[in-house]
Amino acid sequence: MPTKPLPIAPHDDVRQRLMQEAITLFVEHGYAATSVRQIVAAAGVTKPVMYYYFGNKEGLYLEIINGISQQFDQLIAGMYATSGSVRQRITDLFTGILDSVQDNRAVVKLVYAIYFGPPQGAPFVDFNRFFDVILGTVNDLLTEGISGGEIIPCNRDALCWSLVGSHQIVLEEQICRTTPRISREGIIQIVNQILDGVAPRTNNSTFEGVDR
Amino acid sequence: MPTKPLPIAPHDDVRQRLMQEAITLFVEHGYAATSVRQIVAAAGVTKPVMYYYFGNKEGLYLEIINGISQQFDQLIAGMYATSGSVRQRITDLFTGILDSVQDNRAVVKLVYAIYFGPPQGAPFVDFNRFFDVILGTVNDLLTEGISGGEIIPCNRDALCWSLVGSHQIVLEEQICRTTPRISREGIIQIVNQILDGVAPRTNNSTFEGVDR
DNA sequence: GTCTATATTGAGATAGAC
DNA sequence: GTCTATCTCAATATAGAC
Repeated sequence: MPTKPLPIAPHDDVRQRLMQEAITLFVEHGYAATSVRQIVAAAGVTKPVMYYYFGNKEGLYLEIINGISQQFDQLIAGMYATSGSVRQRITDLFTGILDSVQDNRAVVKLVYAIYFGPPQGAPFVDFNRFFDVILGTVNDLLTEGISGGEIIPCNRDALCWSLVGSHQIVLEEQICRTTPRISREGIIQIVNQILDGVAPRTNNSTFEGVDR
Repeated sequence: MPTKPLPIAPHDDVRQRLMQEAITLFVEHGYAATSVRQIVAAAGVTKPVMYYYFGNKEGLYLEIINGISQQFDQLIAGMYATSGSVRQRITDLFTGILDSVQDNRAVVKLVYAIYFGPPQGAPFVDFNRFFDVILGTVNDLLTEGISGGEIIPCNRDALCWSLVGSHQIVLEEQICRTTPRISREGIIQIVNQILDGVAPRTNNSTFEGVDR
């Protein structure tokens, strides 16, 4: 006996389509310069549909932000499983984030635009958290590396900022340039070169480990 | 015998006031979300005054961008005079830019918003040049440092990106946080620590020069 | 849920007096 | 050069039929 189609999530695709097109347009023209007219046209529906699902333009925007926030938390949550040397775990963290950034360029561009840009009339969103999580994680790993002898006693703060800064600039290359001048292999080499500089020295060796 | 007041630059202050208030508002709300109504109100004049001086909103925006571009060129031009070790010259370059950024926070915030953000209906402006000048300068200095023996043969690209990335993240702290967690002393320490890692080694020394 | 049609507001920009 | 008053258009948002 055939059952009726379940009434749950009746037209979830329309919601998704609206959000997807809105992301594209917000990235391209910004929140204020994107009209709901453009959004609904891109999604192939009419204005009242948008207002039906999201209440208003702000509601649509906030739903998008929520989704991004959850995506980020899931990404980071899936990274605490790594084990191995501190150097390896930092490299894994950085390349993991980089891979995710390359797979979600549009969303990441939106995040950067919101982080560095003005509110544009849109509700304020604090993305500092994203950055602070990375900063805190690297700081913890370095502390562990120093106490464990993998890294010599040095200026840990400077080390932390230089690593995170190098990582950030690689991410920024991915989203600001059509052909990034540095990416996955580059950040690995940077991490190695910086950490080689603060690695314990063997007695009579020439400098080893550069450009591994 | 009293002479008439000179007719040159009759009301240049009005122009300047409009541009200054526009910068503040563009930083605060973005180009699209700032109305000329708000701008002229902040400057204490009426709309036709703005249209008289700048033609339209875009014209005002472009004048601001032009001014910023010239400021940057002057800043960089005043930096090629430095001499000394490569390490010193990189430090001078970074701290010089940092000082200027701290003195012009509003303008720099605008630059970052334009660089990372969407056009918002404003004419496109390419600020990649700013960044590329810094990148090129550091790269040249490192090349000189390696050939001169101040820096050991190593991965120069990785070194360049790590230095510039570290510098960038310090700048970003200045404009994104009310109380930056790292600034002038921090970037000096970072440069020293990174360059210590690729400095020629004395024979039987313990590791020297960290955290100087 | 989705549409057509419309209400309402505020935007950029200008005419014309002084 | 600067004002008041006004034009024109596009934006957000909603009413009400289906």
